[in-house]
Amino acid sequence: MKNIIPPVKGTRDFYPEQMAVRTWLYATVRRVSESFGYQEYEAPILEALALYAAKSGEELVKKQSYVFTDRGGEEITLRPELTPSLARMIAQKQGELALPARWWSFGPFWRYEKMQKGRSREFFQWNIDLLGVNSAEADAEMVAVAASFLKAVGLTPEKACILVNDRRFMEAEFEALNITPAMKTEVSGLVDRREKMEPAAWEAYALEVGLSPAQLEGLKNLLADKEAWRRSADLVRLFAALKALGADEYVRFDPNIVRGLLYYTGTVFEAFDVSGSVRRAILGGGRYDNLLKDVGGEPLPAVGFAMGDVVIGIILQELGLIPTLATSPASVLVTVFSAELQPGSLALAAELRRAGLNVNCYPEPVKLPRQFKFADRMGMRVVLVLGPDEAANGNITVKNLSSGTQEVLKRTAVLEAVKRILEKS
RNA sequence: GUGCCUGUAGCUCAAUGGCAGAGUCCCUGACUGUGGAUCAGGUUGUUGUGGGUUCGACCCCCAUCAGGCACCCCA
Repeated sequence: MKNIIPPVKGTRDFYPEQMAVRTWLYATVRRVSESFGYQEYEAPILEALALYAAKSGEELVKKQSYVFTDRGGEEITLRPELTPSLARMIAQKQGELALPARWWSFGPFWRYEKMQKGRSREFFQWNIDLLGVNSAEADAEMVAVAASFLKAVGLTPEKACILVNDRRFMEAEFEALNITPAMKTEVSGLVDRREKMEPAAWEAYALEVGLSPAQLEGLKNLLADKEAWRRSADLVRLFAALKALGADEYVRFDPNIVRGLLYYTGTVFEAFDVSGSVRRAILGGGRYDNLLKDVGGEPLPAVGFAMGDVVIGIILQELGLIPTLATSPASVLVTVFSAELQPGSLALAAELRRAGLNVNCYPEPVKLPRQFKFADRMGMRVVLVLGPDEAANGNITVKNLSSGTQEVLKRTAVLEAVKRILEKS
């Protein structure tokens, strides 16, 4: 065991059991995305480093990206996020795409991070975006998709919520406090950090950044004001649309949500697990109206969000919301009684497969208890036995593993009998 | 990059500085053509690694590696 080369730090081996969970998550994401009419797409996993240099944020590009130089001397990165690739794909075909575009994707991403709960270096992320519309209703649809997902995986409004804010609104409020545009980014960072710092330390930091005591007081009042959204026409429209979409029970205004990525220009939102064993966002996103122009396309407004598989996986696991998934894709095992009867078992298995069943035929004539135990461990539901007695009379023994009952049937009746057992689920 | 905690059987974990153990899993049998239950028996270790203290170290000390948690950032 000592000689085994371990997996690369931060990666996960997906054994069949875990792969089944990932596939289930992917299927759920697909169902929710498609229910709103979104189309699946995929981008390259390798991208030029330059694609991210402009807009993703210093931390993400300089410290968290896997970068290497390829044999042609190009600086290549394993993609740390998808949005810049999406922006490029849209920009390249802007003249010929049917807009607005509703696109979604689910695939691997890499970030060189310190390992801790909810964070790995290779993770799988759902991205979903609505491009070509700038309206509160478009933002509301995106939030409603997120709410629809939470509902689909069994996270009720008591267990999870989506916190919403608007950067344009916050900037207007900053302006009302005489916070200069030059200080905007710093103050946003300040807001982003508030939950994580001691109140006294946070206030000291605020004054250090350059806020006057009066501005700090105003900022604290703003961040505490859960009704402040009523002063924003956009947010009022957004919440009205969410109510019409039936997603409002998941959604709350929260002026503390600003998000780190530089390219967000308007609505921003994050979903959290309320019970909170993981103090990280389940998903996060917002409006980014300048990104297409910034990667060299025609200006095109857009809104979207991303969800990593790690945090949601932990939460669903802890809340027992991951369904029991079949271990074996085949629910039927054909046993092999002896070397002489093995061809008969192979033929029986093949016959059932031709009839559309998934069938596992034991690969060697070992003793029956072992084969039954294997069927049990694999979660199979029906075991077929073709032994000397059956062979002599043209019969097959059909055993129902869930009930423990079995019957000896004519071979021609086996298919129907197996189907009946499987249908009973 | 900073701080704290943890490394013992495949897995989960015990063991006042004094013979390294239990549960689980696995294997065998009770049951030679039947799994999941029960019972009996059995296998499983360089105690992360390297030094030191000691008559004696899983235990104490130092170093190192790995993992976890928090900070930073973020899905």
